[in-house]
Amino acid sequence: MGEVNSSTVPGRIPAGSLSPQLDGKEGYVLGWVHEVRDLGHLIFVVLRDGTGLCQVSIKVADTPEEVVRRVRGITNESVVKVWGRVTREPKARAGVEFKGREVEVISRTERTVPYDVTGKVDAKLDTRLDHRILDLRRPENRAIFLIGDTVLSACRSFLRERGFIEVRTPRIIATATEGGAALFEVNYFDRRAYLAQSPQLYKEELVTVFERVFEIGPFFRAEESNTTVHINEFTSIDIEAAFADYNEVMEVLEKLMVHVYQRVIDERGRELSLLNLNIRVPQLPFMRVTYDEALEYLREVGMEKRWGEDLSVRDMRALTSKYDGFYFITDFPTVTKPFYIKPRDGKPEVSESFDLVHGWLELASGGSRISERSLLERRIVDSGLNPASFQHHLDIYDYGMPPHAGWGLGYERLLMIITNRMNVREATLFPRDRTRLTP
RNA sequence: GCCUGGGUAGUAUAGCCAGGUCUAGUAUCGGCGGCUGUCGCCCGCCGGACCCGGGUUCAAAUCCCGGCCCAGGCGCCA
Repeated sequence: MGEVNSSTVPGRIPAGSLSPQLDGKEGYVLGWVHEVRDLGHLIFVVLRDGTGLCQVSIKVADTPEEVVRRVRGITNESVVKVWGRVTREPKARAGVEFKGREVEVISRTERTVPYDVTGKVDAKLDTRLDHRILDLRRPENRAIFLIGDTVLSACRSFLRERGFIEVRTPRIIATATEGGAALFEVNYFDRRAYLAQSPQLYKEELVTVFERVFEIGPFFRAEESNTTVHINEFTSIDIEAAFADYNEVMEVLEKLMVHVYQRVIDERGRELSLLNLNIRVPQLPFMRVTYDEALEYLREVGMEKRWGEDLSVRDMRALTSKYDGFYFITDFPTVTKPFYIKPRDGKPEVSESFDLVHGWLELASGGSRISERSLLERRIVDSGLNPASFQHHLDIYDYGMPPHAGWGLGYERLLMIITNRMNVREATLFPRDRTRLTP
């Protein structure tokens, strides 16, 4: 409380809070030295903290010699505390600045900063990732992950409101969960174990307990991919719902996208404009394109495909000339999908499956699941996997398994799309890829 | 894993095709000095680099071979 007091009692003033309305407020600012402009009798220090940037000005004539010497010795990215007063100042571009009186250097940068935080000189993504913490200090890069914070928060609140329970499943597992993607091996007390590639089987089992569950967490794929959209440790937003089919969970997903965009627009206006983004809430419902329709279009543009083949990146790029923004591709051939996806009753070569696509990029994948043990066992065998290694999972199906459906959504890819980044690594704090294991 | 293009100061680039004039240019950065309103401040001086290994040649940053690494595209995959 006490708006009156806060302007008279000295205390910390967030850099991002400076405005001409705070004219005369005494206190101190704390943060990192973004840059220094020394004009001789007047020194400007641009200071950056968790809330933004502010300009500190120091008049040499009005400042003790010792303090001036300290300011002249400041290096970029040092942490400093400056006492002074917020002052309305028409000569400052922001219309306000912080007149500094006394300066304390809390932590001095002793070496040349290996990366330009102010952005005056470009750096390659690889260099930026080598110095990721410095890179993240750039306001533009911070903004990406502030938006990411809202995305995660929006997903949690949206799903919880709809009765989904947040769960955590193991990252360390004994056997391959899905086949498909390659797994990383870990040594588990002299036994062989693996890092989970998805929560798939666990979340299916958990619908027999909670009916609706979701999980947001890291998963691992040992694929030697070398693209702008694959990383080996990624964050999956997964849901699974009992007594639902793929159409119902598709609806949850598209409504979630609308909710996420709305929350980002509502809460992150500052970050969006910093990134020059003008995003709009997507229109419902998203277009549903069946696999057969996609094939038909590809045939029209001279890219004929055999039915049963998966869609390639080239195919997906071709589809962007007809389908824009978010859309679903549905009803994939059963052979292109993992064993747990449900084949259509009466037409088992087609599966009750879908991908959520934005442009040419796959963001999410889901479907109705098999809920009958004998069929699941048969599909495991058909997929070239050994049913014996799924014994625990299969046994669950003997004790009351409802029909269910779900999906998994790639968080970094979604953030990449929202923030219009060209490389998923830019939407990952510390990306892990084929060659990068540090920092 | 494949194809194409790359690797020059801390960072980003010029130079390479047409080998010598490169003691390797520029910006930023760091150091020093100057400057009263900057906001990519400005001005002067100084500092700092040819990815690694082999080869061709009188001479290699420049040409050739191998390796490592990077970007984009593709594959795998989500």
